[in-house]
Amino acid sequence: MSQTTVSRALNGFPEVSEKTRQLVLKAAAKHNYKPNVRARRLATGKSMTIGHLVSVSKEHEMVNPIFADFIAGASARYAQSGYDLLLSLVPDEDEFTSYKELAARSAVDGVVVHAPRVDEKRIAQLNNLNLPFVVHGRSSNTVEKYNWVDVNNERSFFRATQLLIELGHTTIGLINGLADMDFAMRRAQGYRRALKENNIELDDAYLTHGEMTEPNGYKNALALLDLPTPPTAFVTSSIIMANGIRRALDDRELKLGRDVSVITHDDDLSYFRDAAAVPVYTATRSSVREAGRLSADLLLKAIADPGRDPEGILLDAELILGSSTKPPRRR
Amino acid sequence: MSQTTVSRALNGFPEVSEKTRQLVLKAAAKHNYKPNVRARRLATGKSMTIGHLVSVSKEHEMVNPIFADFIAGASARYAQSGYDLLLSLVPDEDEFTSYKELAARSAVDGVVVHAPRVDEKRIAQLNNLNLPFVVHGRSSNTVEKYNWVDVNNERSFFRATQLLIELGHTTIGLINGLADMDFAMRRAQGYRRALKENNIELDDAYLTHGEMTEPNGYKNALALLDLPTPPTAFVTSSIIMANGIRRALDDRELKLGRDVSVITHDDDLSYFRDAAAVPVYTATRSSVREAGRLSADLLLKAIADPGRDPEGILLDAELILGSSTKPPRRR
DNA sequence: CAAAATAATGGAAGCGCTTTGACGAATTCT
DNA sequence: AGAATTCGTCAAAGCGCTTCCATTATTTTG
Repeated sequence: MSQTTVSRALNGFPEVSEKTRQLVLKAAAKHNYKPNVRARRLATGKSMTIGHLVSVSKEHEMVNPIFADFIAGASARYAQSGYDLLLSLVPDEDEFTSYKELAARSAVDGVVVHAPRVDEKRIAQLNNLNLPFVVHGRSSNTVEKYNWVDVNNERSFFRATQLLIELGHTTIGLINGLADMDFAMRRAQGYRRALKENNIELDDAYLTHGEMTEPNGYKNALALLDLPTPPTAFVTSSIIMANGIRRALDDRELKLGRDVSVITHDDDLSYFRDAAAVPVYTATRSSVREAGRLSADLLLKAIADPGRDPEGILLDAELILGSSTKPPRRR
Repeated sequence: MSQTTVSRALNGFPEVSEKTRQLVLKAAAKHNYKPNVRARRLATGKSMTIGHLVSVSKEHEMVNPIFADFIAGASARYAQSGYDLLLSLVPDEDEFTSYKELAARSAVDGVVVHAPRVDEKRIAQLNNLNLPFVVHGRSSNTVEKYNWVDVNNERSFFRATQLLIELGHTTIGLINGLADMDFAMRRAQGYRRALKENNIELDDAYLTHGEMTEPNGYKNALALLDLPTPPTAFVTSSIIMANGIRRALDDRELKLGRDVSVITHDDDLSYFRDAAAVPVYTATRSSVREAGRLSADLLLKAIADPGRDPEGILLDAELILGSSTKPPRRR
């Protein structure tokens, strides 16, 4: 039997007879034969690999904790379609160099862009490279077309803030992510819009930005709690920061829910899943794992059909009522 | 100029003259030429890729949160040596199938084994496959030789428990990871030894096992706090669980440090870095990122020199004094 | 029933590198 | 000066697949 026939049988081409295919499959199974990926990749010119470039902030050596769950979602899809996942953690200053290098080596068929900024140069750069990509999030100051999967951050934080206002809170702190991150900017927008629509004066002293670590949540919450008029409620961008806020409340002898309300964005991280009947935190919840799945699907489509018009998928975070929100206490 | 010369110049072979090499390098830079990885991999027979297989517990869809930081450490080393990192998240029941498949496709030159169990079949299986590997952790019931990088879990938890005993605690809870994990077993051993050496009666009611999530830390701590004789101190295996314990204390109107002491193992995760002058938690600390670096080094050595004898690297966790430990309160 | 269309298989040419062995040119040795 | 080395370069043969094109066997059609 010729090499050609075997190749065709294994790759499901129609021109091989069913009888022969079964024969080939049986023989392959018997000898535990798997086509050598390297040879196949050279022959086809495809690397059957998706690149994920996760940037590590040089300064803080911080790895975004949501990325593990995002990748868990995406990875399953890649596996189904026979793609491998190439992971590269790069210092954030030379992100683009890394994309360019991957493209030049033609090591990947597509990439995922994590953590886009308000001003995200990578999008234009990738469009120039002609490398299929999908962005997890969006970039407000970018006019180019691109594939993206994002949560409705503005609306979520508007609703969260609105809820606190309806409960009677008027001094509300926002413990947000880094200011140049697109999601953080949108969340701040939603927060501001809610205050504005309710005629609450905006005071940027109540709005903090920083990397979404537990210590930052703690530190920033503490700073706000020590203001002359401390907030009676917080909105925050991550359940990890919410843990920091809780610690700050503890330090000031305040009780979560009773003394101070908190609404957090909840990415439904697998090791922080707030799945109790009454969740600990009132939260705007959106599964980052699901976002990973959708991003993978979108990217695979873009790779399969290069002529395809870029598409955006907007997920709506649910507002989940937990026990961390109450009307403000009279002082 | 011939292809041969170019290839040699780029790959640093000695038989090409320095003058020619510079010429080649200049030309390559000018045209942004990078050798096609697929062709090179086929020609050399090496995939220049390290596989990380992270198992996702089917039941809980849980991704071990330490793996992001571990990989951040390893990734830098791979990059230095020109290796790519292939990440595969697989349902835990078919872990071995995945290794076998990677080997059969010859998609990777080596793999990292995460989260070894007390009884770890993968080690013997990988030895049979003749695929270089390094284990992050160890497997107690395995007699085969293998490369590993681990923390001295037994000793760390012995010291942690000993410290609590010296402070005067006699009822100490252990909120541990899953019982079949090797690290969890060793930590329980250290805990037991400390109790025994101090003639404190061992009561397994104070020892809980479970996936290292915040909700599990909460749930298990709460269960112990509701025993007729609640523990006055906890030892726990992860800072994420420690956060759960803190929440449980909060629920029972107990204050961390003052009413109940806690010592946690601290992997120095980038988003939970406890870097205050006086750390929040007294902890046995060992950077998982550093473990990632060392594992990568070891694996790369093993790949470079297949005849090499397997090696083990034992890291010692530091015992860091924080503010979460005090002598027990009189009731 | 011959001609045309269809189905199933195989030969051989790539894919873009690395590496072996051959070969002149420059250098050293007797 | 001629032989023996060393040095730098190149042509060509793989690496193990896929895929184009040719070929033969089989069926359909006028």
